Amino acid sequence: MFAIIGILTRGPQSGYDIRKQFTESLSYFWSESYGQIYPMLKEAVSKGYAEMRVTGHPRQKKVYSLTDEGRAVFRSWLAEPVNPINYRDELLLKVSFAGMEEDEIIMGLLRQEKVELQQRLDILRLQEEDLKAVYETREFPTWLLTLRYGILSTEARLSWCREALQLLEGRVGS
Amino acid sequence: MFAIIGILTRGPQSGYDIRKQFTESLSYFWSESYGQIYPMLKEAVSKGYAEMRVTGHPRQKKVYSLTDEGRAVFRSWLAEPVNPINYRDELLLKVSFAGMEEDEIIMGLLRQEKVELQQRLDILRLQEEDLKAVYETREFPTWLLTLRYGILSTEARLSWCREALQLLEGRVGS
DNA sequence: CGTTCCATGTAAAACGTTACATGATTCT
DNA sequence: AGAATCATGTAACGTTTTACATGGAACG
Repeated sequence: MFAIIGILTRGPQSGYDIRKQFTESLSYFWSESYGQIYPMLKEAVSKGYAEMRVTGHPRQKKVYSLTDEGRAVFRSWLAEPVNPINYRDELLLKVSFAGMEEDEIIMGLLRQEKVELQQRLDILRLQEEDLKAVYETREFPTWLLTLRYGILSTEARLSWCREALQLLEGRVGS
Repeated sequence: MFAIIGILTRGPQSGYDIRKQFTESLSYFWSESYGQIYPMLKEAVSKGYAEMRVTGHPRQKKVYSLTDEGRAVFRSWLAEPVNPINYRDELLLKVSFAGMEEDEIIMGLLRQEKVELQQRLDILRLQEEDLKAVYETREFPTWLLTLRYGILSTEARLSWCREALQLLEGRVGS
């Protein structure tokens, strides 16, 4: 609910637009599907948090915008303490279960993960370069911080993969 | 399902024991509740992956153990590529939505997060010290790697909090 | 003229947590 | 005796994904 209201603070838009924002820029740490977005937009209207207008020529769409009340509940949600993340990491699960006989399997998974993390990191770093040029110090948008988080957390996971592979190689080779 | 089978590879045990392992040692990257565990154990038996025996004196419990077939499906699951983690991070969501007017609110959240991360990190580092003493190089259990991951990823998030706070403080103070 | 993208929605299924019910045993 | 822990389970509830249905507009 608040994720959708949060996106509406960026400006009036349709359910389709909202979905695109989730998949294009928030996907690394949040997602909502159509199955949630459309019913929630209706709910937001019924609670008085948003208004809907049909607009667009010739292609028409339903554009939602926040009411003052919507902005108020958004702000009070922002100030609440965050819920703990519930995080499910299949790779870690497999690593924690594997016995010595499965070392080779785990090493395969780690190598694959390494490749994917490196690719993601390259993309994130490029984005960072682009944005650094645009926003000279001080005048940066807050969401730029989430890009930094993407970089730092991906680097950490990559370091871990390397470290783990080294340890496992040492074990297999002995 | 495979999380439960995975735990059973460590030895025969009851649903209650399994739950304890989730909360005590796997909780940082996985969890299952009773509402999932008990039905899944039944399912595992019906599929031939596990067997159940009633045991224990005087307190009796239902102890589940893997069949050969169960061990086989576990191994083939291990070798499959991991599913991407779907990760929902409310703190990042809030940071990405906040405008300049909300800087103070975000800084409050970041400070709180910092405290919690530092506490967690202290605990993880103590555990690491204890275990380093027990397992001299080479002879380490694989799940020790997950502890390393906990440390590295928590450090990264903590670094990010510090960095973000510095940037925001610079912005507010100007 | 066919494919891709825009656009909205719903129903069913899957997934997961929480709360409750129940009762025995062990610890202080 | 009372509290904590062991132990098993289910029903209700809430959340999330997936698959489907539908159709117009833009692009090549």
